[in-house]
Amino acid sequence: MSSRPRYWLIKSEPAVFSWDDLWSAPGRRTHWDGIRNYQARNFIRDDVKRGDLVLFYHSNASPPAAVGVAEVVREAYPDPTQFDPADDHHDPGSDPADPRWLMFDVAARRRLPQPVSLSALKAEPALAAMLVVQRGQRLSIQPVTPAEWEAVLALGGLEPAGAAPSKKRK
DNA sequence: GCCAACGTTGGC
DNA sequence: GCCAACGTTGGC
Repeated sequence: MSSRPRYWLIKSEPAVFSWDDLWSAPGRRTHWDGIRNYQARNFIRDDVKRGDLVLFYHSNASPPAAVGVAEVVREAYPDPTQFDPADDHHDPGSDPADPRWLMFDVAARRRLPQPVSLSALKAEPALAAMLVVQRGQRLSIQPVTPAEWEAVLALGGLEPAGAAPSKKRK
Protein backbone atom coordinates (compact mmCIF):
# COMPACT_ATOMS: atom_id res chain seq x y z
CA MET A 1 0.00 0.00 0.00
CA SER A 2 1.51 3.28 -1.03
CA SER A 3 0.38 6.80 -0.41
CA ARG A 4 -1.40 8.79 -3.07
CA PRO A 5 -0.92 10.56 -5.24
CA ARG A 6 2.13 9.00 -6.71
CA TYR A 7 4.38 11.04 -8.91
CA TRP A 8 5.68 10.18 -12.34
CA LEU A 9 7.73 11.58 -15.16
CA ILE A 10 6.67 10.92 -18.72
CA LYS A 11 8.76 11.69 -21.76
CA SER A 12 7.51 13.07 -25.00
CA GLU A 13 9.43 14.27 -28.00
CA PRO A 14 8.15 17.77 -28.69
CA ALA A 15 8.52 17.23 -32.42
CA VAL A 16 5.99 14.42 -32.05
CA PHE A 17 3.77 15.65 -29.22
CA SER A 18 4.71 18.69 -27.17
CA TRP A 19 3.41 20.28 -24.00
CA ASP A 20 1.79 22.92 -26.20
CA ASP A 21 0.06 20.17 -28.16
CA LEU A 22 -1.31 18.81 -24.89
CA TRP A 23 -2.29 22.27 -23.67
CA SER A 24 -4.25 22.97 -26.85
CA ALA A 25 -5.90 19.54 -27.04
CA PRO A 26 -9.61 19.24 -26.15
CA GLY A 27 -9.80 19.15 -22.38
CA ARG A 28 -6.01 19.64 -22.38
CA ARG A 29 -6.08 15.89 -22.44
CA THR A 30 -4.56 13.04 -24.41
CA HIS A 31 -4.11 9.30 -24.56
CA TRP A 32 -0.56 8.50 -23.65
CA ASP A 33 -0.17 5.66 -26.12
CA GLY A 34 2.49 3.87 -28.11
CA ILE A 35 4.36 2.47 -25.12
CA ARG A 36 6.13 -0.73 -26.18
CA ASN A 37 8.40 -1.46 -23.26
CA TYR A 38 7.48 -4.05 -20.67
CA GLN A 39 8.80 -2.20 -17.65
CA ALA A 40 6.83 0.88 -18.66
CA ARG A 41 3.79 -1.26 -19.40
CA ASN A 42 3.98 -2.78 -15.93
CA PHE A 43 4.06 0.64 -14.28
CA ILE A 44 1.02 1.62 -16.32
CA ARG A 45 -0.79 -1.62 -15.56
CA ASP A 46 0.00 -1.82 -11.87
CA ASP A 47 0.84 1.55 -10.43
CA VAL A 48 -0.46 4.51 -12.41
CA LYS A 49 -3.73 5.61 -10.82
CA ARG A 50 -6.23 8.39 -11.37
CA GLY A 51 -5.13 11.49 -9.52
CA ASP A 52 -1.44 10.71 -9.77
CA LEU A 53 0.62 13.69 -10.86
CA VAL A 54 2.99 13.68 -13.78
CA LEU A 55 5.95 15.74 -14.86
CA PHE A 56 5.79 16.23 -18.61
CA TYR A 57 9.32 16.03 -19.95
CA HIS A 58 10.57 16.92 -23.40
CA SER A 59 13.11 14.40 -24.64
CA ASN A 60 15.12 14.77 -27.82
CA ALA A 61 14.70 18.49 -27.39
CA SER A 62 16.93 21.53 -27.12
CA PRO A 63 17.28 21.52 -24.26
CA PRO A 64 15.65 18.41 -22.88
CA ALA A 65 13.52 19.69 -19.97
CA ALA A 66 10.62 19.17 -17.61
CA VAL A 67 8.02 21.64 -18.82
CA GLY A 68 4.71 21.06 -17.08
CA VAL A 69 2.54 19.20 -14.62
CA ALA A 70 -0.25 16.88 -15.72
CA GLU A 71 -2.65 14.58 -13.92
CA VAL A 72 -3.73 11.03 -14.61
CA VAL A 73 -7.40 11.23 -15.55
CA ARG A 74 -7.96 7.67 -16.76
CA GLU A 75 -6.18 4.51 -15.68
CA ALA A 76 -4.78 1.74 -17.85
CA TYR A 77 -6.80 0.46 -20.78
CA PRO A 78 -5.84 -1.24 -24.05
CA ASP A 79 -3.85 0.82 -26.52
CA PRO A 80 -5.73 0.44 -29.82
CA THR A 81 -2.69 1.30 -31.94
CA GLN A 82 -1.32 -2.20 -31.27
CA PHE A 83 -4.11 -3.67 -33.41
CA ASP A 84 -3.82 -1.20 -36.28
CA PRO A 85 -1.66 -2.60 -39.09
CA ALA A 86 -1.22 0.91 -40.47
CA ASP A 87 0.17 2.24 -37.20
CA ASP A 88 3.87 2.44 -36.42
CA HIS A 89 3.16 0.76 -33.11
CA HIS A 90 1.26 -2.17 -34.59
CA ASP A 91 2.03 -5.40 -32.73
CA PRO A 92 0.80 -8.44 -34.66
CA GLY A 93 1.70 -10.63 -31.69
CA SER A 94 -0.79 -9.00 -29.35
CA ASP A 95 -4.00 -10.92 -28.72
CA PRO A 96 -7.14 -8.72 -28.78
CA ALA A 97 -8.60 -10.92 -26.05
CA ASP A 98 -5.57 -10.19 -23.88
CA PRO A 99 -3.96 -6.96 -25.09
CA ARG A 100 -0.26 -6.72 -24.49
CA TRP A 101 0.00 -2.92 -24.48
CA LEU A 102 -1.84 -0.38 -22.38
CA MET A 103 -2.26 3.36 -22.34
CA PHE A 104 -3.68 5.89 -19.93
CA ASP A 105 -4.98 9.44 -20.19
CA VAL A 106 -3.41 12.59 -18.82
CA ALA A 107 -4.62 16.16 -18.64
CA ALA A 108 -2.36 19.20 -18.42
CA ARG A 109 -2.63 21.12 -15.17
CA ARG A 110 0.15 23.68 -14.83
CA ARG A 111 2.90 24.86 -17.10
CA LEU A 112 6.17 25.23 -15.23
CA PRO A 113 6.82 28.98 -15.20
CA GLN A 114 10.44 28.12 -15.78
CA PRO A 115 11.21 24.88 -17.67
CA VAL A 116 13.70 22.75 -15.76
CA SER A 117 16.36 21.57 -18.17
CA LEU A 118 18.15 18.29 -17.81
CA SER A 119 21.32 20.18 -16.97
CA ALA A 120 19.45 22.01 -14.20
CA LEU A 121 18.14 18.70 -12.89
CA LYS A 122 21.66 17.32 -12.90
CA ALA A 123 22.97 20.37 -11.09
CA GLU A 124 20.56 19.96 -8.17
CA PRO A 125 22.12 17.79 -5.46
CA ALA A 126 18.69 16.75 -4.16
CA LEU A 127 18.01 15.14 -7.54
CA ALA A 128 21.20 13.11 -7.83
CA ALA A 129 19.25 9.85 -7.60
CA MET A 130 16.40 10.90 -9.89
CA LEU A 131 16.04 8.36 -12.68
CA VAL A 132 15.90 10.85 -15.52
CA VAL A 133 19.38 12.17 -14.74
CA GLN A 134 20.95 8.72 -14.80
CA ARG A 135 23.10 7.87 -17.76
CA GLY A 136 21.48 5.53 -20.22
CA GLN A 137 18.04 5.78 -18.59
CA ARG A 138 15.54 5.33 -21.41
CA LEU A 139 12.32 4.43 -19.60
CA SER A 140 9.52 6.56 -20.99
CA ILE A 141 7.62 6.59 -17.71
CA GLN A 142 9.52 6.81 -14.46
CA PRO A 143 8.48 7.00 -10.83
CA VAL A 144 9.38 10.24 -9.05
CA THR A 145 9.70 10.46 -5.27
CA PRO A 146 7.78 13.11 -3.33
CA ALA A 147 11.05 14.82 -2.44
CA GLU A 148 12.13 14.87 -6.08
CA TRP A 149 8.72 16.17 -7.09
CA GLU A 150 8.96 19.10 -4.70
CA ALA A 151 12.50 19.89 -5.77
CA VAL A 152 11.64 19.91 -9.46
CA LEU A 153 8.58 22.07 -8.94
CA ALA A 154 10.61 24.50 -6.88
CA LEU A 155 13.19 24.73 -9.66
CA GLY A 156 10.36 25.29 -12.10
CA GLY A 157 8.85 28.10 -10.08
CA LEU A 158 5.78 26.24 -8.83
CA GLU A 159 4.95 25.78 -5.20
CA PRO A 160 3.85 22.25 -4.35
CA ALA A 161 0.13 22.15 -3.60
CA GLY A 162 -0.50 22.98 0.01
CA ALA A 163 2.93 24.41 0.64
CA ALA A 164 3.33 27.86 2.08
CA PRO A 165 4.43 30.44 -0.47
CA SER A 166 8.14 30.99 -0.45
CA LYS A 167 9.53 34.46 0.00
CA LYS A 168 12.84 33.56 -1.49
CA ARG A 169 13.40 35.22 -4.81
CA LYS A 170 16.43 35.78 -6.90
C1' DG B 1 24.71 13.51 -37.29
C1' DC B 2 27.18 10.71 -33.90
C1' DC B 3 27.23 7.21 -30.86
C1' DA B 4 26.71 5.06 -26.04
C1' DA B 5 23.44 2.56 -23.63
C1' DC B 6 19.81 -0.28 -23.58
C1' DG B 7 16.10 -3.84 -24.82
C1' DT B 8 14.80 -7.40 -28.00
C1' DT B 9 15.49 -11.08 -31.19
C1' DG B 10 17.01 -15.28 -32.82
C1' DG B 11 20.67 -18.76 -33.89
C1' DC B 12 22.80 -22.21 -31.62
C1' DG C 1 20.33 -20.29 -21.64
C1' DC C 2 24.00 -17.69 -23.90
C1' DC C 3 25.18 -13.95 -26.48
C1' DA C 4 25.96 -11.43 -30.95
C1' DA C 5 23.40 -8.72 -33.96
C1' DC C 6 20.20 -5.42 -34.44
C1' DG C 7 16.94 -1.52 -33.69
C1' DT C 8 15.78 2.28 -30.67
C1' DT C 9 16.42 6.01 -27.43
C1' DG C 10 18.02 10.25 -26.50
C1' DG C 11 21.91 13.32 -24.98
C1' DC C 12 25.21 15.88 -27.06
